[in-house]
This record gives sequence, structure tokens and C-alpha cells, in this order.
Amino acid sequence: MSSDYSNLEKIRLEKLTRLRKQGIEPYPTRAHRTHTSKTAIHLFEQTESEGNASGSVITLAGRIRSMRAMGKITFAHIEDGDGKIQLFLRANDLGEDALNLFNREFDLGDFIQASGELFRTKTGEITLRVNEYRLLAKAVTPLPAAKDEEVDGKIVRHTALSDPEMRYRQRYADLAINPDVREIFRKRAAIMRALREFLDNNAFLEVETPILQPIYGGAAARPFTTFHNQLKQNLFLRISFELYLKRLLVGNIERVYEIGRDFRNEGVDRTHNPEFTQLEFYMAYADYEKVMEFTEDMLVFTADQVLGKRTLIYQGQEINLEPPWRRVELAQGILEVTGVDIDAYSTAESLAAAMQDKDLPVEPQATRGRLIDNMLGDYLTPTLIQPTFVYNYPRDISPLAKSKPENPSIVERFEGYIAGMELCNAFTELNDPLDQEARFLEMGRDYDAEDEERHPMDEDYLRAMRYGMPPNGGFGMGIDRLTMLFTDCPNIREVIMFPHLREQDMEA
RNA sequence: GGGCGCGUAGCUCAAUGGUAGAGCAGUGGCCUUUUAAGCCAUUGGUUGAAGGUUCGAGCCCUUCCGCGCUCACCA
Repeated sequence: MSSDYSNLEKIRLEKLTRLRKQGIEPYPTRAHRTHTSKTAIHLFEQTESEGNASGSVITLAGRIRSMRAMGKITFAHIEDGDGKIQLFLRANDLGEDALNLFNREFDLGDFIQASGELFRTKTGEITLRVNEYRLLAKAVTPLPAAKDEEVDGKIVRHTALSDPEMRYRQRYADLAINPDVREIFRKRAAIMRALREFLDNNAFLEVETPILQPIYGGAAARPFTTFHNQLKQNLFLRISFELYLKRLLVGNIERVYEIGRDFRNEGVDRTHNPEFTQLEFYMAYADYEKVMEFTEDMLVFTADQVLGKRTLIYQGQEINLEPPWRRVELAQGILEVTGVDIDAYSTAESLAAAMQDKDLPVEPQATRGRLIDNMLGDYLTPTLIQPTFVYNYPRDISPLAKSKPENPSIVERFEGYIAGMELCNAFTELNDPLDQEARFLEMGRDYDAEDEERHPMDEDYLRAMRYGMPPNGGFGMGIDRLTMLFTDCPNIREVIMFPHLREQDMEA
């Protein structure tokens, strides 16, 4: 690799060598700054409004983003965590040698610190008149950015890194030159903060449960497997938190949540990444209707905190999060979009026949629940643009949800949809250990033994439930998808710092 | 996994089967208030990889690698 430098990199390495020869360390151990670009500009505007012409000497630090050398003066912009600010370097202030050194040996992307006084240029830009500068870190590889232009206060980037593969593989470069990308992740952090604040304010306890699990469960998905060498034990990366969190309700923790990573060994597309961030909470003495209201409150709180308003634009569509959200019973919703009344057909065979009557595609060998799920995903989901709760699901695709007292084939479950995307999934949790055991056995029959998606029997979970689990409502939500909504990103990879990509040979 | 598309200079992109180019960046000059600075000159390529067809391949064919879209899969 080291023999593989590009021509541009070789030139920069030569500069680095020349700097060292002059006794300038290109990677000094310590740095110093007194202000960020933002606080410096704020300071200047303040002293200016007080009629104070001369400011005090300040020190800035950041990355060189543009340079305009004009003989005996040079203008440059540096960018720091807060933004950009212009530097003005003049032979009169620095001496010709120092100016020439800057012009000759410094490059776009280098980190520097610069000290001096602020002033306004002829064109009115607040600028640091540099009387001392220092290299903080030499950039050997040029950032893949070109030039920025400021038009009406907006930065227009003329050419920049846009190849998605390179943006994700080299997220560091993407972040370094695309401020919009940094903003997405600031929003993501704000979303997480708001959710935590809301749950903490509602007496929830945040916990962490095992990621490496001897038995996976809580969802229907294929797991990643791994192996503990010393214990000689197969382990699975969790596919949900559900079974562990509900054990905690048995332990008299009434309100509990976890925000963390789930891993599912399945297809990758614009709404699925192999590892993704999930919020799950469980609330004793609540049922799914209470959880619906709680969900509305939580998302409105999050919107208020993060966006400062309760509407957002997603891919050109205005979404209004103001409660109450529309509620559609699953059977009614499917009837409206397909003309098939699932309540009228109690077996997979009769339902499949009814679907064929309507010219709907029917997956062979599918269970009744699976057929219903297919109709939901294919026909109902895409129509659910405004926030909608779809509720009351067939029992056989919901092995951890409690049946409706008056109808054992329907469970108290809802999913929240926004912008045609499934966002969350919740139910009145099953707390009857005998029923739960029967459900595990049913699920085992629905999938053949080869299928890794079969729901394995979790004996310890049943043991916990036999100690007594309070009635409770549970909830799960994909944080990545929520972030997509709040940041208007069409692809989950945009909201994950390092999304999974196929391994690539670095030498290639 | 299937279908469609893409892969050319550091970045963004051109190039009927006939000498691989531009802008920006870089390099060398001129230039003391520029801001996509300007002007002059100039470097830079195993066209993703390997085969094949052809007098001749960035372009056509095959295989492979990677990415994107899409379908399948996915509670």
C-alpha cells in the first residue's frame, strides 16, 4: 500500500519531507485554540456593535478548505466543527518567508491553527488577519472535494464526492466535505436523545441485555451465528430484545426500555441493513391501545425536540404527526385495498381461493397469516402515507401477542406506518405461560426444521413467565427508519455511519 | 439469488470500433482585499479485472469483482 501513492499524494509527501527538514513537525502533539469559527464571528459582531474597532487576538483551528494566493497576500478558508471562517495572510504581517511557506507547502485538507485579530474585508466578510500560524496535521491524501461558492448566503458545491459506494466506504471523507451528511447524524443523535428523555421522564428504566444469546427470539428472522471458543458454545447475535426485556417485568421492573443494535441475517435493501438500531419498551399494566397513545405522544415529543414542529416533508410528501393518528383495523384495511374480507375465510386454503378470485398473487404453501401479511405488505402498506396504526392481527403471525378476549384468532397487536414504511410494531404482550408454550409449539410447526426462521422454544423465558408476568404493552421501533423520515433520506444507508457493503480487496 | 444499469485522471464527467479529453484539484510563473479569484504555461490514465472477436476495443462478446435501481427475501 505504501508504495502505491498517487501522484498527488507523492507531491504532498515531498512537502511533508521539506517541512520536516525545516524543523517543522507536520504532526505536532498539541494544539491550541481560543475560539471556534462560530464563537469568533459572534465575538466580532458583538465588539463591532459596541463600536470597538480593534478586537483581541484569538486563535482558531481547523482544516484548510480553500486557498487563494495573490502574490504578497493569501486568502484561505478553514472549516471547523462549527463552520467556516476566512483567513487573511499578508507578507506585511507574517514576513515573506512565512507567507511563501504557507503557499508552497500547505494544502487543502491540512489542519492548521492560526492566530490574529478579526476584521472585515472590503466585501464585508469577517476574517482573521493572521500574524502567526502553525501546521497541526498534514493531509497526505487530497479530500475529494472541489470548490464551494457562496450564493445568497448558501454554499453551493460545484463538484464533490457523490459516488455512493465511496461515500459509504470512506464515510470519513464524505463527512469531511459534505456538511449535510454531518447534519443527518446530528439529527440522529437528537432523535435518540429525545426518545431517551421522553422515556426517562415517564419512569422507564434503561437497561442493556445480551447481544450474544444462546437462544434467539422475539422476531421471525434468521440470526447471525458465532462460537465461544472457551465455552465451546454456539451463540447467536440477537434479532430482538423482546424476550430479555420481558423477563425484567417478571423481576418487578414495571417500565423498561433498551436502545441498541439488532442483527438479522437477511436481505439488504434501502430499508434493511444487517445491523440496525431498535428501540423496545415494555410497560406494565398497559395494553396496546395505551401504547398507541403513548407512541403518538413520544413521536410528537421527538418531533418537537428535533424538528421544532410536528410536520415534516418526506420525499416530497407532507407528513403530519399531530395526534390522533388514523387507526385502521387490519381486516378492514385489507378489505378496502383488495376487496378480500379475511374475516370470512378461516383457513389458508379458503383465503387463497378468495385471493385468486380477485386476481391477487398467492404464494404457494403459505399459511393464512402469511397470506394476510403479504396482502398487508403489497397493497395496504404503500397507501399508508400519513401516520396510521393498523391493528388486530391474525394470531398465527404474532406468537408473542395476547389474543383478544372475545376472539382467540385475533391478537391485540398494531403496527405504525408512516410514508408507506413500517415504523413500529407493538402489542398487548402475552403473559400466559401455558398459552405461550403452545404458541412456540405452533410456530415450530409452521416452519420446517431446516428453516432457521422457526421460532425456537425458549424454556428459560417460559420459566420466567411462570413466576408471573404483569399484563403489559410492548413496543419496538426502528431508529434508522425514524431517522430516515426526520432527515428525508430515501435510503437507510444514509442514516447509518458505516452501512454494510460487500468486502472489497484494498489492493484491487 | 433473478432482471436492468453503471464502473474512464485525485473529484465530477466527455469520447460513431480508428491518436483517451474537459472542468476543478495539482505543478511552475505573474499578481497586496480575494471568495468557483484572474491570467500564462503545464503534469497526470494498466479506461474495475481477466479472456475473446477484430487490421484496430473505453466502446462488441464471455467470465469475474464492486456499486446502484428493482424483484425475490424480510412480522
